[in-house]
Amino acid sequence: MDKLSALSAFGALSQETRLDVFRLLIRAGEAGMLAGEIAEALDVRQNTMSANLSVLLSAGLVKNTREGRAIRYFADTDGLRGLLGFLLQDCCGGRPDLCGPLIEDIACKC
Amino acid sequence: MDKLSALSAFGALSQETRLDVFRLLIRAGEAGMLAGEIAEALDVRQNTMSANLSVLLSAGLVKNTREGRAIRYFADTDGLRGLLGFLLQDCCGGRPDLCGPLIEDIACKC
DNA sequence: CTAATATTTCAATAATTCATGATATATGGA
DNA sequence: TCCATATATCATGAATTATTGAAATATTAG
Repeated sequence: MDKLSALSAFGALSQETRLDVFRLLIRAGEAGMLAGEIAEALDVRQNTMSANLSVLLSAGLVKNTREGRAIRYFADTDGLRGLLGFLLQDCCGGRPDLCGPLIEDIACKC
Repeated sequence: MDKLSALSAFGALSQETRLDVFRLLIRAGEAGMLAGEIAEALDVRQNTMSANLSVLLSAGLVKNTREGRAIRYFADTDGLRGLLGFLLQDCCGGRPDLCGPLIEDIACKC
């Protein structure tokens, strides 16, 4: 992950529809969702959603795969991991004991 | 953490100078850095940096404290934790085994 | 009180980003 | 082939965001 990719990822997540999409896809997990389903779920026009999905795609935050006429989208957890790794690079100055608590309790409490 | 706060945090990190500042403060750890030091380290004008610091501040990503005439800034790791928690909310659909790997290996490899 | 230092705030211009309508592409079925 | 469905692309105007110079605020020292 380089700085430019990180900037585009944060930019992607800084817009309401795209943040909604990403969180929706995180919740959808491995099942993912079709582009049309996403647009309908969030009540956003088809072309607007398409543009937003392509922003998330080029930011490395979602993946997709064609499924007949439709296209299924998934959250790209590897991309997210890379982003967070970049953000927290050298966070502990050689002292992992300072670093651990920083990311503890992030996981969902399910 | 609500959606509006998350949007402002991601928006704050989507600008190069502010991303640099946050990563610098993450590396600085508990020592933090004075506003002037940050501006000098990143070669950004003082008033521009002040505006960017105030964006990070109101996004909950940094904290500050007055130190004589100067002001010392720190990364706000609680704010970051809240942001990530919001982003990954309900990520595993009741199955923590799917959730764990998502945040593994984020910690720095120090 | 006056001067110097450190930082913030303000107003204006410049640059970027967003949603939309119209159109184009791709796939599947008759 | 022709049509319908699903999604993507393009051009434009509207809205948001960023940087700058100038001025203001806060703190400390003399």
